[in-house]
Amino acid sequence: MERADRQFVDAFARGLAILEALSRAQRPLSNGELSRATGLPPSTVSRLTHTAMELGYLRFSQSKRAYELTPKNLALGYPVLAGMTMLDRAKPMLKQLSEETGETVGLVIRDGLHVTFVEVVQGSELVAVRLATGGRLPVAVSAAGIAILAAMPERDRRLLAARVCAHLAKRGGNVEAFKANLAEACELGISFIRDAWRRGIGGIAVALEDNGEMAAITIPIATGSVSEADMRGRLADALKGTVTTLWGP
Amino acid sequence: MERADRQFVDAFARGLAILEALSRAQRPLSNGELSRATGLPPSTVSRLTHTAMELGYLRFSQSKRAYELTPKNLALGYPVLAGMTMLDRAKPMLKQLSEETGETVGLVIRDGLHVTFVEVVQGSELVAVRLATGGRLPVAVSAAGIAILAAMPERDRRLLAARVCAHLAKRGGNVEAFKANLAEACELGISFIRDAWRRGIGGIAVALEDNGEMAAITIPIATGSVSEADMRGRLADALKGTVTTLWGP
DNA sequence: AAAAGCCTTTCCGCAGTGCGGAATAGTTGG
DNA sequence: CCAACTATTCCGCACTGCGGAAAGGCTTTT
Repeated sequence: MERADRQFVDAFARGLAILEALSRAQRPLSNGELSRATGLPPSTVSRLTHTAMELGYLRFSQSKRAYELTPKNLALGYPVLAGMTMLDRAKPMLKQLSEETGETVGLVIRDGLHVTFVEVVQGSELVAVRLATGGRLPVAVSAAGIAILAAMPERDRRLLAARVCAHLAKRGGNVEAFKANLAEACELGISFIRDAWRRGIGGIAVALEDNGEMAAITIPIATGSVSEADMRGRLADALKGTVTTLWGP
Repeated sequence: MERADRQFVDAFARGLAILEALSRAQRPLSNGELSRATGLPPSTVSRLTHTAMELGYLRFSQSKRAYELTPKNLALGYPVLAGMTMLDRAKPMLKQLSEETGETVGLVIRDGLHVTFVEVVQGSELVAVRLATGGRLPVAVSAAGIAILAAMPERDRRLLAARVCAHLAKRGGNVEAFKANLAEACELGISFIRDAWRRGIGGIAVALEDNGEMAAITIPIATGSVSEADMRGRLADALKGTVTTLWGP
């Protein structure tokens, strides 16, 4: 039996799949739940969780009868944050925007076909999903991802957008909506999304650049309580105003 | 050949060792450097880095000719941050303290025999090491770790302190200094450390508790420019004052 | 330009590691 | 106590991961 990629280490990948399943879950997961989430047999899951526990990346919560990721996992993201020079510069802007609008505000970077939150300032308004550093979603359904795409040089944008479309199509997503949102962001310099990722959640975003680093500042929206008019009016004005004032053109 | 722990998956552990070596390094590492850092042969490193790259956790920087962790790694820490309810409550306090002192301020939690930064507000004063979420160091040589220890119920504190001492002794660390620092923190309700972790770096810290969650708020110190008198006087007063005002007794 | 030096990746024979079904152990609820 | 369910351990086995050697790639030196 010829293997396609003999350099790929399945056991390592399986272990990471377990950590990843936990990072995506809204709560700790039992051995059985991890088995179902990853498609691995329960005994395999047990051996891999045992290994991760020995190394300090997982712990078993007796009260919840389930596994959860430990703070040690934060260390794996440390160099990303420590090396991100624009983060300190962006933080005051996040804070001001959150105070001004009452909304949660985040700084987001792209990573392949996904975007990842690197800083979040909680507002007083509720969004249906808990937002924090490390939160992650596909570019295609994220205001921040679309804003970053729109701000790219045209050649790069076409290439990446094609990959995003292919991936989206393969998963049965709405390619036309993505294209329309991207076109709008290219035209306006700001992106708007509603209910594309999850029901009840949308966002607006503007791209930032600093020393070759690209990111987006975004306001996630609870679409149930923030109207499209408010999003495109008050919030967009505040976002663009703050970026212009504190960041520059 | 009987193996001590047949449930432990070496390949998974080796893969994580590579990610961990990168999380500890001050810069991206080449295949050879990873080999030396982990003790694994270069060909093994190459197969494991290849796997992590395929999965999106690593990328190769052509300009630096070295591997670096991607933002996807932040996702593994997401549930820790998202689940930490005291974080939002602590952030305004961090900000105020940083503004008041001009120093960097962090919120730190314990994780086994280490402590991990979960939030950092940069001050204008320079500390020799870049501080960010995910930064990690041993309890024994960290002001925050000692403050958390000191705030524990006595029984728990004795047990954990014994483990810290054993670990410290095994590594040739200064057990007496640790014990003295812990005793002082128990007496004063605030901990002080100088040059224990690294030359030129110290810190002060006070423990916080909220709904059974325990953390510490800490000011890392550049010992070369902040005197012991200043640390124990001005900075300690500001730290305790802010905690009393914004957090409560 | 060619050779030397160094590093990374791929190859591949091999043995022991990781696998997963079955058995055992542990926990909870009735 | 028994039944049901879940997690862990056992263990035969085969194939996966290993690592030294070879090949490939890149930079520096001659």
